[in-house]
Amino acid sequence: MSDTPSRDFIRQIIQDDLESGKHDEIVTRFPPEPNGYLHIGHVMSICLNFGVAEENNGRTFLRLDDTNPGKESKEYVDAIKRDVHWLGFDWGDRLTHASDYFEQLYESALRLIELGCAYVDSLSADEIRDYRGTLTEAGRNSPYRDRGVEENRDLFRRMRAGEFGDGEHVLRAKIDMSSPNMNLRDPAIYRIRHIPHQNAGDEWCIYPMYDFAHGLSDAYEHITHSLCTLEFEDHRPLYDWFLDQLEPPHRPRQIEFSRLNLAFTVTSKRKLNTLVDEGIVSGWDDPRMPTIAGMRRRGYPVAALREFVTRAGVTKKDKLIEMGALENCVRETLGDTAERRMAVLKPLKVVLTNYPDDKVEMMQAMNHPAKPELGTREMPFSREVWIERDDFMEEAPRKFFRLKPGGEVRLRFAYIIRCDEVIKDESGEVVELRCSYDPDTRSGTGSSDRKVKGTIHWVSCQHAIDAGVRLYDRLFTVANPNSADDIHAVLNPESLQTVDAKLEPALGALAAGQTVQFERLGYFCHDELDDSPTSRVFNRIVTLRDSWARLEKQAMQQQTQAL
RNA sequence: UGGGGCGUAGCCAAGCGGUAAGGCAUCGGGUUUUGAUCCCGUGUAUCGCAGGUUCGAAUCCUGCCGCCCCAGCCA
Repeated sequence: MSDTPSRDFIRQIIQDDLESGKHDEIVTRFPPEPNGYLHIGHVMSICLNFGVAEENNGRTFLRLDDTNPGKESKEYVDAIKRDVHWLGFDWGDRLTHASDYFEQLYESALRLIELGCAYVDSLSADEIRDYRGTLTEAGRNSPYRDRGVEENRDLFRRMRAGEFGDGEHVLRAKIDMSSPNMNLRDPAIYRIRHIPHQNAGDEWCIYPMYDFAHGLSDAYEHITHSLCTLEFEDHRPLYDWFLDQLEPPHRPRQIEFSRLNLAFTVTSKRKLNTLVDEGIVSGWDDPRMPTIAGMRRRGYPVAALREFVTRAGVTKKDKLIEMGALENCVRETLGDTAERRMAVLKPLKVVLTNYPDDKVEMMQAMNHPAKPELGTREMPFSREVWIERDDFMEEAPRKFFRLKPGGEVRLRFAYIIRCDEVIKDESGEVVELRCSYDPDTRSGTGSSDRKVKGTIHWVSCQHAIDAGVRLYDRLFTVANPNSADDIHAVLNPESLQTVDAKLEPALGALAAGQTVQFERLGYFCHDELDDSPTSRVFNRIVTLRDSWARLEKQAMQQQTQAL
């Protein structure tokens, strides 16, 4: 009813900050660690950070949070840039790295030492864990906690100079070993790592930890609102503590929101890695993957992804959103934009016994039923055509209004045909249908307004193009595989099925990467990678809604319940 | 058993002391040469539970319950 759409809590805060004059420009950042590919959860964060800035004429940084060399790589950096860009966002000259600030960060650490707020600890990792205490017991101070400023400074400089091996020392913030918030029990802020860095090369052998680097990087970039997910909520006191000690001229504010989980898929980096490493999928861009690269290759349109995360909303409540919600967004945008074509996925031959052997007619087919401006194309029609195996039933239920023995059906944009004879092989399988066509029912002519209950799609046999079509289904059999201990146990063995399909000739001209609707079947994308001149490959993006399939399923369920 | 969050319909989500928006899904019906689209219609929501304050509570207070996160020299 109201004409002002309600704002989510983050946009409200931002509006308040603008109105109160706290800020006159909004600056945000999207800060992925380049240690993996971006996925559907990141789409949410990207759209939020870039969106909120755009709406307020602000700016957004794409910052690669590369403070942990060894896990990070250029491959991931490139993929991240490609994916964010594909989603339609532009960071201009604001592409940065946490590693761009290593020198400033080092100076800030030195400053912390001088303030008596940080010390070099020489305990081992195991000992530090011991000293930290537990969730219910306070920790104990390290014996090195009271080292003097001079000694700390000297040790830290020598850490940087490479005088020590990995793990020999660590720089820690001096906060409170008995804090109920574990993050405040003297967290490590610098560790020694003699390993090359994807951006900084061999320049450093000490690297800052996330908590130290992140808030300061935000401050350096004049970020006003640092938006992150809920698991960082109890890091906020630490985020603020560093800012309190170091008092940078610009002070960012961290705000947390809940991450977006999609049912029947995983977004945990570890599980995604398993899928790729073990070859369960073909790679990070396998069309079944919830990665941006995967969804792009699957053929999901950008507009659909953006609409989806907008509908999901920004809140602090844990979400597990139905796959159907995403698929529906995909259908909505493709339904408007995709041109229609015909393809037969599981072919069954129909011979029109009363159609001349050598005759070929060109049928006019609309490219979009609701958009005449998209024009028409010609579909060759001849004596032998392929129809969908599922569009014929020898013993059909009453409500099945497709082809059955003695029954009539319209071949879309062509003639009404009647099934006269069913040909089977030795095993009893139906291999061919003998039908007759009614010459007076050609679309747009004669008494073609004669009604039959069903209309099915078809492809002329002698003109058909062969193609491999991949039919995708969800990767997992349970709604929340993210929380499964072993993903192997919940994998859907039928997540990929490949069929040999017959395409109408016009599909031969479809460029790779292009998307069409195969009438009555779904939306399909001409695969960019596996396609070749000799073998054409299409990926099924999503099926059409299918109320017949739903009825069938319901009937099946009622039957099994009755048993 | 410590700390930090979160609980409004199957899934999301508005609501900010005045009597429960909206979307998706579902279920009816209409149109249709895609069983698609489109169009109409459709919800008995103990607002997690129990008390309290108030003329009036999803909104304020108290207690309880449930779920998520935290003990990396990961982010």
